[in-house]
Amino acid sequence: MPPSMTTSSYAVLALLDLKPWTGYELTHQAQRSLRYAWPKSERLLYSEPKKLVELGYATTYKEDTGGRSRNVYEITDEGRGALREWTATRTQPPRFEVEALLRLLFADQGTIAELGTALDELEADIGEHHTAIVELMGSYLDGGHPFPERTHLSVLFATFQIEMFKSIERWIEFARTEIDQWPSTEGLGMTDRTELLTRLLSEDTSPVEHPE
Amino acid sequence: MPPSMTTSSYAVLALLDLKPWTGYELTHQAQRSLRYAWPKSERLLYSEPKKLVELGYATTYKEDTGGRSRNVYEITDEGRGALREWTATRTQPPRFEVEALLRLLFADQGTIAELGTALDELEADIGEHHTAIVELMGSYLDGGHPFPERTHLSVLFATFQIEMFKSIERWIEFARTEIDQWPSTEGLGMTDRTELLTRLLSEDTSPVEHPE
DNA sequence: AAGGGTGTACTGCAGCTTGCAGTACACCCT
DNA sequence: AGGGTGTACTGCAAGCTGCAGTACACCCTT
Repeated sequence: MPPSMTTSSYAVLALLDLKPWTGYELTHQAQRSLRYAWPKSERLLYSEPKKLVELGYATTYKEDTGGRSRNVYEITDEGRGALREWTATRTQPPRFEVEALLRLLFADQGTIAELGTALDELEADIGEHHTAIVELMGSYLDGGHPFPERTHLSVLFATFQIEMFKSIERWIEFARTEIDQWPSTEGLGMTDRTELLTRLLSEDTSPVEHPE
Repeated sequence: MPPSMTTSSYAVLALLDLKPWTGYELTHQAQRSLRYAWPKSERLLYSEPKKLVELGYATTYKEDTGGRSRNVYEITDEGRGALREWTATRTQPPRFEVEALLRLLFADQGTIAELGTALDELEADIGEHHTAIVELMGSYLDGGHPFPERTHLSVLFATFQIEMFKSIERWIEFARTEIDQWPSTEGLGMTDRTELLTRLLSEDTSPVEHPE
């Protein structure tokens, strides 16, 4: 049985379609540019191109320039064909893992301070990514894009990230003002305030945007 | 070596702190209530409580009511202690997997129609969750919450989801109007429009909210 | 009364993915 | 000569997922 193509395999194959990369470059490039759409470990990113070679979707050769040797990977015509077919398949549903929200759901098993810390940590994690992408956009204006002809794609993708990050940051602010009103994490249940929020949500109105 | 506690283990342990559950109930409850904070497979959710028993954080017994037998799990004092300690640990950074965005990043390897389909699929997936949560809020108003004293937590969590879903849906709309202006997926690069967007983003302004 | 569909209640297993430790060498500074 | 940093990976254990399979109860139809 040949190894099977996962979404991660196609992600690496798509990178190879831009230009040949060494394994090392590939892992770092993928972690920088794909982190917010398809986050994968360095380890996997080293394994995927090997699999692509095994499937005939890429070729490889050792290069001995200057320092130590490294493996260079290049896409084949079969690889380009596989990529074409992939773009026509159904996308997987999105998946959001946020441990801070898990802490919120079970906040009655800890203190208000601990819930506050979880929100601070979420804010810090998001904030880091947020400033990184803003700075990246600045660098596109100054120095340009590593693949100039693909700038329109990166920038439209960046609007998604900025929109997400801002919206999460707004929610964290909102959540803090709500939690500030709580005497404790537990046993509150359906207060007047919670009932108001529930009513707004059941009418599909976001109380974050309308915090009257 | 005893098995180690993962975030998923604590998630299940936190559910067990609410009341005893059977394995079957646990898998279904966890998939319904934790899906948007901590999505895990049914298979794992069957395995976790067994691990908790092995660690002394839960006890189990077989019940033979009516139909076939099922395993009931109950938290122990050690389990409650472990849970207390968990709430004080650092949360893991959030993680977002969105294949539709991966397709956007590599849209120049497919057609405009295929990119449109990827956005449609994202919209459908998000829309499904969106209406589900709005309806859930309606049911909290009518029938109430399965754990009434925890309503305030579920509802604050729901504000996050609604905020996210709305913001993704707004972005999809925005992305479609942008893509409608593209003659093709590839080779556009830094157009005037893309430069304007880049400038806005580099000033941390979301063009989704200000689509002048 | 036999058969089929649905829901309950799981287990086994192959294969995908991650984190961590380890290896090895080049380059630079002290 | 020694230590720190960056390049360039590999091996392995353990975590997690999807799928197939098992098994039984309940209900409806033919």
